[in-house]
Amino acid sequence: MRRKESVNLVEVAKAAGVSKTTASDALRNSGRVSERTREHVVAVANRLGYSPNLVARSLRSSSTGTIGLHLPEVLTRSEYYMSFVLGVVDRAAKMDYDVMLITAHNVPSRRFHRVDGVVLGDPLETDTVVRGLLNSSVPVVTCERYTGDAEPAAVVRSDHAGTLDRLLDHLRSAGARDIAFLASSTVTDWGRTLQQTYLRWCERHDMRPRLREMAFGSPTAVMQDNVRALLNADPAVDALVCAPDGSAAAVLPVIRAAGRTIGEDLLLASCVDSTALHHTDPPVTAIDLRPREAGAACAQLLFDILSGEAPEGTVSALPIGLTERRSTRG
Amino acid sequence: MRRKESVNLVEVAKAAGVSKTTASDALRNSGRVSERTREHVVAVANRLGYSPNLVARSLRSSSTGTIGLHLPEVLTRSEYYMSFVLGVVDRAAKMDYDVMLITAHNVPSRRFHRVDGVVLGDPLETDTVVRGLLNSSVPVVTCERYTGDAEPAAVVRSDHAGTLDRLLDHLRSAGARDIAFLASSTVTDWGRTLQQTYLRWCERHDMRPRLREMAFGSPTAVMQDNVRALLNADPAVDALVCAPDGSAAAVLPVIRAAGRTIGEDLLLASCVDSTALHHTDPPVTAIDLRPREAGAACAQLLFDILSGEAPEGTVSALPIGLTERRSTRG
DNA sequence: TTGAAAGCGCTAACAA
DNA sequence: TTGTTAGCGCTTTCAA
Repeated sequence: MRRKESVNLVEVAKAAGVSKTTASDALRNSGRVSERTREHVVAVANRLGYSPNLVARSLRSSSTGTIGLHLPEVLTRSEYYMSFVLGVVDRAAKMDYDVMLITAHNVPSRRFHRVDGVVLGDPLETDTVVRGLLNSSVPVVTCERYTGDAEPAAVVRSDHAGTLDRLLDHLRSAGARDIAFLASSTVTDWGRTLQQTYLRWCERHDMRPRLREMAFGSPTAVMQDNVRALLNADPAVDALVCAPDGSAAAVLPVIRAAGRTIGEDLLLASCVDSTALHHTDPPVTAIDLRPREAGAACAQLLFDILSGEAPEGTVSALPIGLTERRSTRG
Repeated sequence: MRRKESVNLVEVAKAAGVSKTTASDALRNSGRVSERTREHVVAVANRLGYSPNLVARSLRSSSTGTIGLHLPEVLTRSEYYMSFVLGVVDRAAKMDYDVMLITAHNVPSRRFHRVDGVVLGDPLETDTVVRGLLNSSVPVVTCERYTGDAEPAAVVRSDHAGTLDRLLDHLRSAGARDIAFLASSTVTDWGRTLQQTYLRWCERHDMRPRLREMAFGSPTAVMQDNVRALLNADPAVDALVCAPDGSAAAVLPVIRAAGRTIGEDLLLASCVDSTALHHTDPPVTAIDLRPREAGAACAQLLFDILSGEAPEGTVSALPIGLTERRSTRG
């Protein structure tokens, strides 16, 4: 469209009376030109309103200054992923990188020339974009392990098993003797780890497991139906741990409708914290996954891989925490 | 790094025994080559694992297949913006476009060569990125008007004034006679419109306005302090409308602590709906801003501007709605 | 310290 | 229907 609206390097060079090489070096501060010419060229460039064509630069230098980011399709509305994205963007901006959101439409077979590397948040085994990216030759960092059979360049992990154990111990010491678990699907490493941890904990403590699994991205009505059914079927249940993001908040009305009092005859906890859980009555105990830090850690690890500072196969640990609130005081 | 790992057009052309133009045309389905050669070239390309270098393509065709997206820095955690982003990404993907998140670090003075156009969600007057983008020569579509003095190519708007009027009327007919307003800053068109609408409505109905303004992105503690102070100072207040995203949910504990019963002696409503407000006790009446549709509408309008189907200066209306819940039954 | 020339991988204009 | 040639705007040799 607007042809020739922007001035290019040659024009700057001409106006400054130097070669295009010198102009390029001056503007990139390569340390090759004298201070005097550098200042001169920069002044001319500013006067002409020059901005470098990053596409041309990418083509020549074969590095794009951009990282890709892909998240599960089904996330719908989730504070966790929003914070995760912000963490990635924030760290990328610090390194002077842009972030491109990658969707299903155009992942090529071998090389994704538009980005220098990719961050995958909670890669689903079933996601074709994830598979495409892992099979392409661009470096990939995942948040949580990929449970399929391709290897990312590096992984950021958290100790979900240990933290859920702590949560279950906490419930037990608050008096719970029959803890139910609203589980997330095993299609992610996170969901799978939580299920296993719950089942093993029950075994160790001689507690009969009461687990209901929900598909990733289930609508709230389904979560509510499950909990309603669960409370009806097993009136002895005196604590409930909710894994899917948003499920703890969503089932509050159902629990109230069942005549239970949260924090007293039914302890409630969530595997994903959110601001909503701060303000409920009572506030709900939750695992703090520190999504913003997770995003930043993934981006940083990707940059370390790209620069060679971190070797392929690096697994980096992200600490997470348990925030106890009134819903589990017992 | 991995030099020569990916095969390029010349190699495909050579292997297929055609010129690189023909190969290019065959792979892009330009309709210039015979069906026979097209199939042959495509087969060879697949066999070699060819994927086109989009950077080179962009440089040559001077269109990037990417749109930019910029949101206010202060959004912190917000379901509204998450949905907005999904709307943009979704529509972009349908048009075979990628979405790049634009942050403060690298907005140039004249031309942002990496994107074909930009969507701005709720542009803040004070945001330097917004100003830079609006002054650059790339087409910009904003969600809500920009209150500064530059003109975007097009705007998507909603009838916030009309909808807030409806909400206030609804409160009045539910018995409210003294409606307070927790306002958002006037730094966005949305915040400004809501304040004006509230004040005019009060005037028309001979009601003394009780307005407290919060800075964009205020922490929940500040919101809570404001409402606590408001309820103390004006015990006659029998309804509260909360503008800032998340504030209605955040002030619930404060209202309870003040001994008020929501939906009975204090009606509560929010100017931004969210899933959290569905599940509170009682559920909270809210304006549904339809963020996902807003994002999609912005992206679509940008594509229409780019293709010339929509003229510069287009203002497109997005319908929004009011969802009445138990918090305002009166 | 600077300049000239080559070329990143592709598409568009011009020929055949 | 196909091939040849010329760049897109930049960075990077290689030479001076």
